[in-house]
Amino acid sequence: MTTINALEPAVRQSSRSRDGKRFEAILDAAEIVFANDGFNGASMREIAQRADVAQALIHYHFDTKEKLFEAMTARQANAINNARAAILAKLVSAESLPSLEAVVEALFRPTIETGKRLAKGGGGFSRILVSIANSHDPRDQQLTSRYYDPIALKFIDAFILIEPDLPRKDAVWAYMFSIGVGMTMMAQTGRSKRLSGGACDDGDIEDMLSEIIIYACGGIRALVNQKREANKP
Amino acid sequence: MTTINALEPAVRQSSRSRDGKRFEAILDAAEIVFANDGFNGASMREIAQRADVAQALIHYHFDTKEKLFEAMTARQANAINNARAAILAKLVSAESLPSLEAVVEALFRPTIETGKRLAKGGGGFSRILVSIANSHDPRDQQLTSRYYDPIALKFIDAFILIEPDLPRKDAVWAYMFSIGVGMTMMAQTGRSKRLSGGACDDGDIEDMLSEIIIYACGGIRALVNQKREANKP
DNA sequence: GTCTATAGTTCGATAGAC
DNA sequence: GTCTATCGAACTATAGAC
Repeated sequence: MTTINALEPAVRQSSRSRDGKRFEAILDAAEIVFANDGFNGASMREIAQRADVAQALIHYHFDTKEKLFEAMTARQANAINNARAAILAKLVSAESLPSLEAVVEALFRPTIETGKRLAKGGGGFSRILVSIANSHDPRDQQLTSRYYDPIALKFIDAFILIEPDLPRKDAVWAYMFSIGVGMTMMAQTGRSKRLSGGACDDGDIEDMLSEIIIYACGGIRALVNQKREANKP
Repeated sequence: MTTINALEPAVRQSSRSRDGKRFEAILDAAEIVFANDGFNGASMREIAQRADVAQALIHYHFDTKEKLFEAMTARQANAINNARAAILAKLVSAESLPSLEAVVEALFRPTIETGKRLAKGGGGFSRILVSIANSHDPRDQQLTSRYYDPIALKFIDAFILIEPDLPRKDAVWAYMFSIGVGMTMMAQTGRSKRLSGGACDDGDIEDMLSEIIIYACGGIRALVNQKREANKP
């Protein structure tokens, strides 16, 4: 309580109620609209309309479209990655080594579960995730780096813990490729249904997830075996 | 120099030279700009500027932005898929069955080779492909369906030819997941370099391709083995 | 906090001369 | 075919009342 100092700058920012009904409604609306139309295709007008607020209110809370996009991403990415980290920590701290299958499931399940929250015709946020992960835009790459690289490193470590013969370089490839496999599930384009005449439904999460785990673990083990044989003189 | 007749309607359309220097320059420019900024982020102004033509000329040749996007996609997709079909036909018509590795290589190599043509800092068209393949936009899904579904079915057939124990449903999943793995290569975001401290360079096509073939074949064979065991009573 | 109204920009597309 | 010039619509962001 010193008396003299001139400015109290940060106060106005922190006194904004960030947990109001409208605040969350805007984030929810943003998630749906960004998922449907992408960052450039989405408009602040449509987000405001869907959230049932004035467009200016979005700017009051989030300033720019870009910052709104980051706030929406941060909210879901944190939820997803906290869940992933918790499952993974439990797995690697258990008495016996976890199975590769369990780790791969920990990699994907929280993303689908969280993505279901607002899902209308197919997981909202997980579709945004796919476009962020594949983008060349510095905005998106920075989001990936900030919100997803730390947890990625933990999964890479887990791969190596389970398969000590896997060189770190190949563990990184294993991670990248597995994420690629997961994209199939997260994008939910409906293509598998078209190609299979209906047999493969990318809306049936549990069916697809079990197939993905088989495929990804097979892929990772193939990398392990290849290196193992290469080291046999 | 006939004097009287009023209109000569249909001629103007069909006499358009579709192979002129400027016509191709527009498609080349569109490829670069769409790759960098996405469909919604790209502007006709920037494409015109990069092609060094007037904006109106693009509309003269391609009418709308959407049709320009399709024309650009068609040009490269046809080149890629003709190459893929040729390699695949040769493989399956040979005396002995091809290896799974050879088929998977046929799946990916033409995309990278063709993508290299205009590549500046990383494969132009292959990046567009990634966003088309993961999009929910009807425009993109129609392009996938028109230009990529037919060849996809051929590769699925080849999987089954090589692995007769693989049910069609799982062959479709195998295809979808393998395409997902390939996305990692085509997106070229540079993330693997970040996660590996430089060891994994997604710009080194040959290195990445050899790792992808190992991983994808391992994944496909895991699906085969899983079904084989499930059928053993 | 939340609104209405609008400023200022950029975009896709077209008209019309050459 | 190719250009210049421009229209009308849509967008992000802000000003200012309550």
